[in-house]
Amino acid sequence: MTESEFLKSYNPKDYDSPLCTVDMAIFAVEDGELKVLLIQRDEHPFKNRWALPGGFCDLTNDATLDATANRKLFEKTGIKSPYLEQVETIGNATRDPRGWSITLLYFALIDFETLDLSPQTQDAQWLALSDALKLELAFDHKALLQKAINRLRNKTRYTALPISLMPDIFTLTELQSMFELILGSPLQKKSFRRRMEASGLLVETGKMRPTARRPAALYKRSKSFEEDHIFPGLLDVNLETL
Amino acid sequence: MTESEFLKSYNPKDYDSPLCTVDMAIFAVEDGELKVLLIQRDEHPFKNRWALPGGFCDLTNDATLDATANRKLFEKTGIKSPYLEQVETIGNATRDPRGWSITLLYFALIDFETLDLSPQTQDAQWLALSDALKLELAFDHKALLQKAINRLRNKTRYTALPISLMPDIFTLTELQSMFELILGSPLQKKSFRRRMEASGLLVETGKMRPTARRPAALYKRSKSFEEDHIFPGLLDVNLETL
DNA sequence: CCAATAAATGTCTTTATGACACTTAATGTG
DNA sequence: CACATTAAGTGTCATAAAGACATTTATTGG
Repeated sequence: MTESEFLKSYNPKDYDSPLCTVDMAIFAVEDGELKVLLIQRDEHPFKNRWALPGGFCDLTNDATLDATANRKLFEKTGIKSPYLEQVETIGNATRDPRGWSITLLYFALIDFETLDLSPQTQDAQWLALSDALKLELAFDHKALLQKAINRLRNKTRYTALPISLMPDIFTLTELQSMFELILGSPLQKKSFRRRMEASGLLVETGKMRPTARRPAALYKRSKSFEEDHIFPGLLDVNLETL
Repeated sequence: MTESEFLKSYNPKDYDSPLCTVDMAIFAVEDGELKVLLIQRDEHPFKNRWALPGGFCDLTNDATLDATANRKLFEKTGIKSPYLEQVETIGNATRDPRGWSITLLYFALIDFETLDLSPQTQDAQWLALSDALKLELAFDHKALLQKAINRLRNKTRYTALPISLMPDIFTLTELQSMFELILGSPLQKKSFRRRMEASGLLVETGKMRPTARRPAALYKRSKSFEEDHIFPGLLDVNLETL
């Protein structure tokens, strides 16, 4: 049998394949709180439970897994190019009552400012992360959410990732607050500013944000900015707060 | 419709699911070389090409994805509890001529010593990593192998992972050689020993390896040993060598 | 006994973060 | 209109861990 004959006679349906889904933890910051987008399921199983947004891979329309993730993200938030990262793939016989199922867990970071009137409908809500973790979520989504936030927090300790959550222009103090908010732990101002300075990821715009007190210098991402920039050292965090 | 009625009427076969496979990069060290296990495909597609060992998830026998990976590993090497880590999941419409396919990439580390007469059959061979990377592998396995080795090398810079590749008893010089061999770059002896000492992951056995010169102290893994121990700092490597 | 060699250690430098006091630039209020 | 208040921003020393490299130690073969 030649390869082309083999392929002609081959039917994927002959094989048992697991259900394959993509689930996403979409994070944004609003009102000084880290929030995550949850949707309320309107179908069985786990009807009416809150869940991470996600869905089946659409084999005819999605060319790649990342495309599936990006499509889901766009459907839920209207945002096209956020930070998107694959966290882990979980698959077993028990997580979905419909049978053996696999899910690809992604997390996304979006800047809340660019999200004009996000979907605060009945079945899609931005919840404070702390509240979301208290809910009984559908499937194993609570564990997935925990994995995603752990990844985000870890990366916040040694990369520049949280800069993705900022608007185009911001002050260093605002940026530090973003880091602190994700880590749930205060940071040393001097250390923080030193490492940002040394990274070359930011440039001063020359403009100032007028505040009630001393005005703050405004920064933007430099041309060399990349979320995955790795700093030489880890930031200290108060582990009790995590 | 209640949830149980829904589940009764539900048939997973009604949905399009991608082909779902597990592929593994299994690393071991022999003769001072980092080697990877490859198998020669005896089926279409890519018949006769070298490939990473792997296969379909067996939904009836594997309870979890990790079980699939462990089963494949045992089938190929006879080893039951190696170091095993999920690297990434790759899925797209083009990587397999049979259609949309997903693969879960794992890498495994095994101690060559415990592998008595490994499968050096016609269709399964331990190849030096450098040679393996020169071959045209089946599917996108060359890229997968590259991702796996990148992960291994990265982790070798900030964790104790390579200790998994050592036999039960070894000298610090032998361990350093293992690190250097994976990184492809020499390390500072003093820095290396300091960080091993500080980690508390190893204990002296009190015995010595008699060599042609000054005998070397023999160490073993301590009770607190864990592959994922994270050192405070990164090891320097000569990036040109990677 | 000594040269050669690999194991093991001493020690100074370098890099990056932590801690924290201090200075600077704005505001509003007595 | 000085001045207390406050947030922005800097100076400086301490600490931690790695890099560089010289030195000492233990062994063997000649």
